[in-house]
Amino acid sequence: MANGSVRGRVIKASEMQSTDTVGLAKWLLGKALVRTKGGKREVGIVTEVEAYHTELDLASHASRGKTPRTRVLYSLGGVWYVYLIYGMYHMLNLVTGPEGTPAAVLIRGLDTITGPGRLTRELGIDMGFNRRPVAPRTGLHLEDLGIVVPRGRIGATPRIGVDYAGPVWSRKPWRFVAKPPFG
DNA sequence: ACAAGGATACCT
DNA sequence: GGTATCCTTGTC
Repeated sequence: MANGSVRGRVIKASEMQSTDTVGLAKWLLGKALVRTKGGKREVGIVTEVEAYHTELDLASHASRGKTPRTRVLYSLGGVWYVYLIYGMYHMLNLVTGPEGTPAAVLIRGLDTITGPGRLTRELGIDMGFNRRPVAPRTGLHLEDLGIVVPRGRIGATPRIGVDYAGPVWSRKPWRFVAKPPFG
């Protein structure tokens, strides 16, 4: 985990509203996830992400349409989508794209915390963050530290745990991993 | 290899 | 009401 005193430019919601969800997922690599609570600041560099794009994507929760749970995916990019999986682990997603386009990027790993369930547990992220804006005042936001991950250092693989989505969608190479070092 | 945990979506 | 399933992890 990067030192908490490291600071960068606060990333605005307007930077997360492209319809190019896969592009946004790659763009997120190298950005800083910043958790603030009680005056304390924890910073991690995003190293592993997955893109979930539109209702057509059978691996996306939005493939079943708009439900109480998935409603947030349809909102304007720049809010968090958090859900509970296996009764124990919270998954952290960045809602992206314009209003009405259900898309999100799952944050699966940071430079020092690998695993989507571990990172939320260690940073204290739970359902309370669901639908909250990505902004410093909410306690969880993104910053640009100026780290550029070159294309050659981004690995692409199928997404994890989505075999149920059928051959086409489960095999889309929409998981992206940044290879170290990260800045 | 598998149990843990609870919400969710989809049945009857 | 019931129940199969789940974008995972730690321990078996």
